[in-house]
Formats: sequence, structure tokens, C-alpha cells
Amino acid sequence: MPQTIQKKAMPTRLEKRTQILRAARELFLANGYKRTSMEAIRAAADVSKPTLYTHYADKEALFADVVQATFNQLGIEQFSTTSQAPLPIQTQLELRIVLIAFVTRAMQQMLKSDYVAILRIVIGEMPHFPNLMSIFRQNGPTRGLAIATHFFGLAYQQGIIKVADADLVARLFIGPIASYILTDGLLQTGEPKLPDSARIEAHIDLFLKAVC
Amino acid sequence: MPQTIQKKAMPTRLEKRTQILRAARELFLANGYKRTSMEAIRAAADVSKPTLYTHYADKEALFADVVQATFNQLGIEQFSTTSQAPLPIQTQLELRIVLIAFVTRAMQQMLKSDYVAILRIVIGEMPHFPNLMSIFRQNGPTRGLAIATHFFGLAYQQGIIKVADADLVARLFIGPIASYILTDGLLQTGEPKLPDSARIEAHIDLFLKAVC
DNA sequence: ATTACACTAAACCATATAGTTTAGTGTGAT
DNA sequence: ATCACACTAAACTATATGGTTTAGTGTAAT
Repeated sequence: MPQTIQKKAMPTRLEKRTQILRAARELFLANGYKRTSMEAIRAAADVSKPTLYTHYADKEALFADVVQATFNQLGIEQFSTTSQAPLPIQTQLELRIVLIAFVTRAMQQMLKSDYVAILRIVIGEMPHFPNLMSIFRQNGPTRGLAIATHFFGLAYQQGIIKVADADLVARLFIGPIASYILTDGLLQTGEPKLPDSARIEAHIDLFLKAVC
Repeated sequence: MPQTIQKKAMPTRLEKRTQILRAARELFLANGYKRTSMEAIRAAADVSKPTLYTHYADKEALFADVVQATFNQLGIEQFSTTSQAPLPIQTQLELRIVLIAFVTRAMQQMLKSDYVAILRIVIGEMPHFPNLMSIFRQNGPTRGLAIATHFFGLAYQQGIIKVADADLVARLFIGPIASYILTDGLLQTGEPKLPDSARIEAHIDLFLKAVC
């Protein structure tokens, strides 16, 4: 039978693949798309060029895979158990605590230098890879906004907040996060650092004053 | 005297220079730094290569000049007479009107597709041109924050708002702007469009509720 | 043994591109 | 006239780079 079942020799094959992916990720993150050569990736992955090209059709495909993998990871880290379970909240004080925890966590994740670096690159390459940007949006802002909207809708029904327009409330809540990511992450050289917790709490308190 | 006074032949020289700058701007904006070739710029500027290189030492210098010119322009548009004169405001209603006007104007300017496009490029090239980013910050967020802080400090002294920490208030106020620029500008394909005025007003109203 | 598979090293091709050099044109001032 | 200046077209250098091809190695299953 001419059937080619790939089953036995797979182990080494997969190893090589992850080597490539890891090397590519590292180099793309450090130097951006255009400044990273396939030869450099090949060398860093300790792999021959034909191997490289059997795994990935071309540079664009490899880059796309790196970005996709990274953003999937981001989505998982960002919206795993903790935040996707809007526990039954009764009091405003509880709300405050939950919100502070959420914001702090979201910023800790997102401001990791790798995420910031790759987002920078994706923003820069957006005209050439527009769909990579939408992958980011799906794993970041879009999903976050949806969760927040749902959450505040519930909070309104329970009478904890007093503004009915959940979408507006969610945007008001998310706004400062986006703002920090932009001003303290994307626009800043050096290692991004979180705003101190006092500042975050002050933010949340003003937010609560506005919506309760 | 060996003095070389450039006075007579200057006209054509300056013309060429602006031609180059304009062409370079257009191409860099459309294609980014790495994807724009000096040859393409030369052709678009209708200029010879030696001329190009007498005006600009190399590609980096030309790019830097383009970016610098654009951001200077941004700073001028953003912080000219209208907004730098924090007129004596007495009532909360006046405050509301001023803030809405400021936000609307700031977003109209900043979300112009050219500014968004160049900011994208500068973000993407940040590791290679970090100082260009600081030029942006100086003409954008830093300056805006300073003005807002000053303004809200005054507003507090006059008793119009009730939160003393002017920096915090300013950040709360600026936050949504940055947020919109990120989510509706940088992260979005296609022509950026302002959020509708109803949304802006709702934002401001919540803000006022928080600080008054 | 032979076949299939995943891989290797290294040469190779084609193209793009930053920047330079060569040789020469036109113009206004001295 | 001739010098200095700003410019031109076009060839050229040097290098980088995406991707392919060639020829061959090792290993496991048949």
C-alpha cells in the first residue's frame, strides 16, 4: 500500500519542530520580522535549511505560527479559571476586591516583556499581517470586554452598581488597563513595570464612585 | 574669501529637500521602514541618488527626520491655543463642556490615519529607534498629561472637583483617550473612526461623577 | 538488502538594496 | 571665460537574504 503513515519516526520530527519554533520566537521577539533572517533562525534552531522549509512553507508561515502560539498562550493565561468565573458577589466591598484582583492580574500578564514585544511587532507589521492582529484582539481586548460586560450586567441586576449600560461600564473599567498597556508598555523602552497597587486601587475606587 | 555663502542657489536646493521629505514620508507611512527602499524614495521624489545622499547621510537619518517632522506637527495641532489656555472655569457645567471639547478634539487629531500609521511604525521600530518614541511621548502623552494635571489642580483649588490628587485625576481623564487610541486606532485595520459623541459624553459624565 | 523517512552540509540562484563612483550638464557670480 | 554649485543618469560594489538543489548519512521497518 502506498499509504504513508507517519507514526514511528515522529519523535525526532516533533523535536525539530519545537526547536525551530522556539528559536524563531526568540529571534523574532528580539529583532522583529524583517530583521530576522531564516538563516539566523536555522542556526539558532540547530537545524538544516531543508528541514526548516519542510516544516514551514516560508518565512511568513513561520512568523504567523509564532505569533499565533504566543497569543493563544496569552488568551489562556489571561482568561483562565480565576477570572472567567464571576462568582456570586454580594457587596460593594467584595466587588472592589474582585476588580482589583482582576486588573492587577491582567496587567501582570500583559505587561510581561515578551507580550509587549510581540504586540509591538504585530502592530508594526499590521499592514502586512492584518489577521495576526485580529488573533490578538480575540485573545485580548475583545474577550476581556465581553467578560467584563457580562460581569457588570450581572452586577447591575444584583443592584451592586447603578449604571445599566454594561458595555459603557465595561469600557470605563477596561479603559485604564488599555491606557497603562499603551503608556507603560508599548510606548516605553526598557522592562515594563506595573503601576503600584496604590494607584490601581485609587483607580478602582474612582471607578466605583462613578458607577455605584 | 573662501566663505561659501549659500544664498543664491538655495531655492532649488530647498525644493529638492522638501520633495525628498514628502516622498519619504509617503512611502514610509505606506510601507514601513524596512519595506521602503531608498531607490523608491529617490524615484518618488524625482531626484538623483547623489542628491538624496547629500541631503541625508543615510536611510536612518531620513526616517528620523520624517518622524520628527510628523510628531512636531502633531504636538502643534494637539496643544495649540485652544487647549493650552485653561480659561477660568466656574461651574461644573462649563467644566463638562470644556472636557468634552478637549477629548473630542484630541481624538480627532490623533486618530487621523497618518498619525496612527506612523505611530504604528515607530512602535514597531522602537528597539531600533528608541529616541523617536520619546519624541512622540513628548509631543503626545507627556505633554497632555502635564496640561491635564495642571488644569485639574486648578479646578480643585476652585472647588469644582473634589479630588485633590491632580495627577490621579488627570490619568483617569486621559485613560479613556489612550484606550480609544489603542483599541480603535492602533489595533484596528482600516480607517480609524472616532467613537460617537454620545459615548464620549457618557464617559465624561461618569468621570465627573467620580471626581466632583 | 532494500525501501522510506527525516535529516545534514554546502553550494547555489535570484533578487533586493544601501550606498558610492563616474562622468557630465546647466547656471549664476566673478 | 571660469569657478563653484546643485544637480543628473547610470553603472557599480558589496552584501544580505529567501528559498532551492544536490548529494549523501543514519535508522527502523519490511
